Amino acid sequence: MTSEQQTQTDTYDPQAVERKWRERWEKRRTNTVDLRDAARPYYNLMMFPYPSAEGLHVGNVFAFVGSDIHGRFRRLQGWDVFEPIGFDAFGIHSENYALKVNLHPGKLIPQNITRFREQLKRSGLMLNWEHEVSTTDPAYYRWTQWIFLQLFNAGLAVRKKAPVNWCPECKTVLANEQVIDGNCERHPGVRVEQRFLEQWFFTITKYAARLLENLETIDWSESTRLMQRNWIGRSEGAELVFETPAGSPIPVYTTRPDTVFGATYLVLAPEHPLVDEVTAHEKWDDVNKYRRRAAEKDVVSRRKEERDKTGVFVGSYARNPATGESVPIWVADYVLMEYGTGAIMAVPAHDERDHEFATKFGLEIRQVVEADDEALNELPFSSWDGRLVNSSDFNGMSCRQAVSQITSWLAERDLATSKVQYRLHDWCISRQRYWGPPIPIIYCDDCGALGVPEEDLPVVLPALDDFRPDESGISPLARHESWYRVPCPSCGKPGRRETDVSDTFLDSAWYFLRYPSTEFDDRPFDAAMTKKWLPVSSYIGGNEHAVLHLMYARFISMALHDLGHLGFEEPFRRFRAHGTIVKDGAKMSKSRGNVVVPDEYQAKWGADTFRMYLMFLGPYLEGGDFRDQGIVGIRRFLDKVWGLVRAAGPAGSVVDRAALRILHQTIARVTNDLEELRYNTAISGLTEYVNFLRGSGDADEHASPSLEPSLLEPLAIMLAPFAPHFAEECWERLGHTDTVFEATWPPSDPSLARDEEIELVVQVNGKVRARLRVPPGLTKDDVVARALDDETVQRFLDDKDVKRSVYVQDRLVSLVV
RNA sequence: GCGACCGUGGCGGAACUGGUAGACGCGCAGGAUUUAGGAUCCUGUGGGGAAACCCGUGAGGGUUCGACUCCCUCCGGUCGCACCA
Repeated sequence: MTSEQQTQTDTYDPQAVERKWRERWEKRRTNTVDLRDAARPYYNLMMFPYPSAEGLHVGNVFAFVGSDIHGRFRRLQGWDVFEPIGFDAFGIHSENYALKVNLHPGKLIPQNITRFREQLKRSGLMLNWEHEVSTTDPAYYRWTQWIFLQLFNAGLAVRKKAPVNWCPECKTVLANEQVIDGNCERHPGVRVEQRFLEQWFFTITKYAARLLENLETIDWSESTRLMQRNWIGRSEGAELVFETPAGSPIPVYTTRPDTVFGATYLVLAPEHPLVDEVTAHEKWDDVNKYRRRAAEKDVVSRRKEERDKTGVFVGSYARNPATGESVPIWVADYVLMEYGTGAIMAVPAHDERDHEFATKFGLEIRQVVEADDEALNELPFSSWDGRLVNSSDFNGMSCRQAVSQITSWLAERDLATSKVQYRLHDWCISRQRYWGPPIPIIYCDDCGALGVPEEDLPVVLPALDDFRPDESGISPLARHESWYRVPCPSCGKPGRRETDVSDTFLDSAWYFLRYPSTEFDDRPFDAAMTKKWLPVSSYIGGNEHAVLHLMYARFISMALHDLGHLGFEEPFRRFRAHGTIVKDGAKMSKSRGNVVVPDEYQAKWGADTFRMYLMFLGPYLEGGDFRDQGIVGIRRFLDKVWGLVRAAGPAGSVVDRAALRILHQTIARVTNDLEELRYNTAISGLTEYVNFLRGSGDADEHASPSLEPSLLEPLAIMLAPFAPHFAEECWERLGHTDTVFEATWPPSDPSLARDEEIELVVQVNGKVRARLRVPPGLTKDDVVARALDDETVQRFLDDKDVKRSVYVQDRLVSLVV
């Protein structure tokens, strides 16, 4: 065989290389880690997928690959990396799809999971398949139910009748977060209704303050923390009491107690319990009619065009605690029962909404703040920078001062208390659906609601053919008497199981606790394992889960911590939100028909090229538009590396000083970029290094130069997180028999990386006029002297005196004339 | 409406705490090789100009020796929240 023929047959064949290493990794268990004996545990977590029928799309692959690169990088740095995966397979998503294709989710989900597994394995992820979990596995949801019981026993799971969002299409209750502009998030255009149902709630509001405070202590993407902060929505103010002549006093919450002298009327939410009490007889019909109409709307939001202020006067008055005046009481749906006390004092001069309402119904508008900024003084305005007017003894006082003064003045008569209010609501976990873990509660006429004894867990979801939800608002499980009829665990009399299942977000609020402990079937998470591996070292996922999933997971960890089950409050030490891959400017979705699947790209180019290409597309933390125009560039790059590796010379020759310098500069750059998840620029760094190597040495035009292996080994290692199969093959060809992932990440030596000569820019009056090649470390005087020597510089100085000069070490000198 | 982020060549994108704008890649042009095509390799590639130079980071202003970067106003886009008192 001639050398030319050999060259032709020994080109890079991604499919062959990837098959070889996939098999080898599996056989050698390269991707597993000894959970018990690991010396430097590093828990690298990625958000587990919901196994849809469509399979993984490139957005998923983008997310997983970015996390995988991080895990592989940490492993090369000497950590014992645990990178598990699982499937979040309960929930409305799966159930609705199952109904649509008329196949039981219990049959459908395993099929989907099988496909997901194949796709994930094909993507070259360092996943540890020995610790896979599926939320639909009774061995898993047994512990989901256990967690419910722990919260129930601690009084953190309560049953209350509450207005809930009801989607007539899903035929179930929705969390507030699932209502978008008054419509169901899954059914755009379908109005969400309000229903009053008995529901199970986790009292996450008890944790509002801690959930907020702890945000300062964790290393998370700032955007995610901000969203959580807004979601928790802390505000400071006071609760003021408006007494009524007829009956109970009405407490209101306000952030502006300083404006109480301008409170000219009071508004109650339609659902407010005191409405009946304050309504005058002659207004009874009006008020009830209004309340009935309001109840038909959903709780969360109303469309913009429906935001016209409506309301009705109840026919009675309350006493303004500051002025002593009688102010009319109204009922209006612009006041929400869920926030504050469900009642407000209206200050139409300084609140836009109150002003609109007062104008419409002809109520008094009294200015009590004069803004410092004259331009603001047109009513209504709301400003903290102003002084009180029309406020008796408090006239002239600044708003901020008046807040505390007025609050304590009223407090002396028990008419005010300072109060911190949160926007966060309790978490409704009841779902009147089939495809979820049954809530482990048994009702008994004598004993009430009792938790299922722990030894009876799991409460297995029965395999029903008839699981379709109906109009009744009752779970499909409630149609199956043989399932829900059970004796009371306390007295033994006939009891009845809870027939609602729990929210999918509960399944995913603790899955990361399960991964290290999958081998234990007698406990949810083993104490020693948990201590060793948690909190999670790095969590990477989409910002679409910035509020719900991440908030719930934090809450569950915090609650389990307080109950003595966990040694930490915050489950994720570090969280980074990756960007979103969109297609033609829109999120990929089946309905838009813009879903791109990875399979064909992986088949054509190989997983490694595809991985690298996705990471090269743009900043990992920002995402971008998917297009495939540039993928060939990555392939060309790998071909070049392949050529260099094939042509590698024997070890032991002297390495060029310049090559060594570029190598160490590259190592420093790539290491830095990987730390910060800047994968696109890390790849650029590697490309520049390879371009340099190809131009050095003894190469003629068509052949790669024969290089010292010590210049290529670090390259193979740095490439390994991005293109793992490819890097393994290179590593082997460079004479190694073990996996490249047992190698050590190359250290960068600053003394070797230092430049011998640098380019120094000379500016005259701020414009670049010359570039000098000089050794680094010159003094300012020296540099200025050299700059003045330069011909072009002289021309622009034009014999004028240098008035000032600025020198930035080894970068630039700026002369001002 | 409120909050956050973003706007740089034909395209994706670089530019660390204010210090050489356009790294790296795609595309394109010219050349080499090839019977041809493809592949590969070399060179060039923000705009204007023969050149010296001039102009350029959404628009306008400001701070500075120096601004993609900081400040103000506006325009455009993405995301989150949205009658939260």
